Amino acid sequence: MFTLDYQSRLPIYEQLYKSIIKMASLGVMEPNEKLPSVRALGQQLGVNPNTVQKAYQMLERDQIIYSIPGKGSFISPDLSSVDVKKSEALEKVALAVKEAIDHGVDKHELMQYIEQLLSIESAGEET
Amino acid sequence: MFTLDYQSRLPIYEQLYKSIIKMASLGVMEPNEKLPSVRALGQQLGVNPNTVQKAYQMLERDQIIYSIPGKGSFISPDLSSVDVKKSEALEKVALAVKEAIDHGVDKHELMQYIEQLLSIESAGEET
DNA sequence: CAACTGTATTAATTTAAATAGTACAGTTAT
DNA sequence: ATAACTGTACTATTTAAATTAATACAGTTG
Repeated sequence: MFTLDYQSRLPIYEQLYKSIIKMASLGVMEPNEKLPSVRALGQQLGVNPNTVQKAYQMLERDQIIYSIPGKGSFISPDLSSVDVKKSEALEKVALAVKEAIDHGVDKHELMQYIEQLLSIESAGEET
Repeated sequence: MFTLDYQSRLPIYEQLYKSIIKMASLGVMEPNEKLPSVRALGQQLGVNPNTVQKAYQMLERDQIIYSIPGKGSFISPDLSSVDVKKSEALEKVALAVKEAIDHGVDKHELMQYIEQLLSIESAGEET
């Protein structure tokens, strides 16, 4: 069900994260379907359960899955947010923001800049 | 002339990089003015000359200074690139934000995402 | 050639990221 | 109630990357 590349420089939890996003977006896994437990998947893949948990927490942060302590983790009922492109877009934003900070842009200055960007967008224009 | 915070989590060469950019942009140092040699500044600051060199190389990459082997390092005659770097970084942020919106990311969701990235707090903080 | 200058390469150190070990708390069924 | 599940939190260990340093090289100047 899940395959990993242990030689990859990409962290295990990143591989899992992407893999599950793809499965969810392709419909291989359906809404509310139960995912393997962190322990079961960890054992199956030969990694620590916490490594699986890290992926699961990222997925929950992105509302791709939801987890209930004691019950399990499940594919989110609303997968509109489960879009690979969307995730990648957010990733790009994160990178660009980091780069801006590295180049000495003030945090609050940057926030105001982005707020302005977004309000201009909402003013209503399309590509 | 140069002051460092050795307790800071910010690397020495980053502090130097920013410090010299500020001096150049504020006009404290003028175009074509000679900078201290990597050895002289290294000794003055109590760090390895290569740490100074790293800052100098970043500054040269950004066309803020220019270095001539055997002669020295000098403030660039055209300092317009000082702000250009920052602008380019912001430009990247703008592009990434636009792309995210185009992919259906909610504006408020995006703002919160970025706020979290920047881990902005109510009160200002210093490193 | 002596005393400068920047540069390149490598090694040592320090710091952060990634993963693992262990213990805790909620759920479910018996 | 308890046994066997579940996710979670916290800490430690391991691994990788970033930072700094040591050393050697090559060009410039007087």
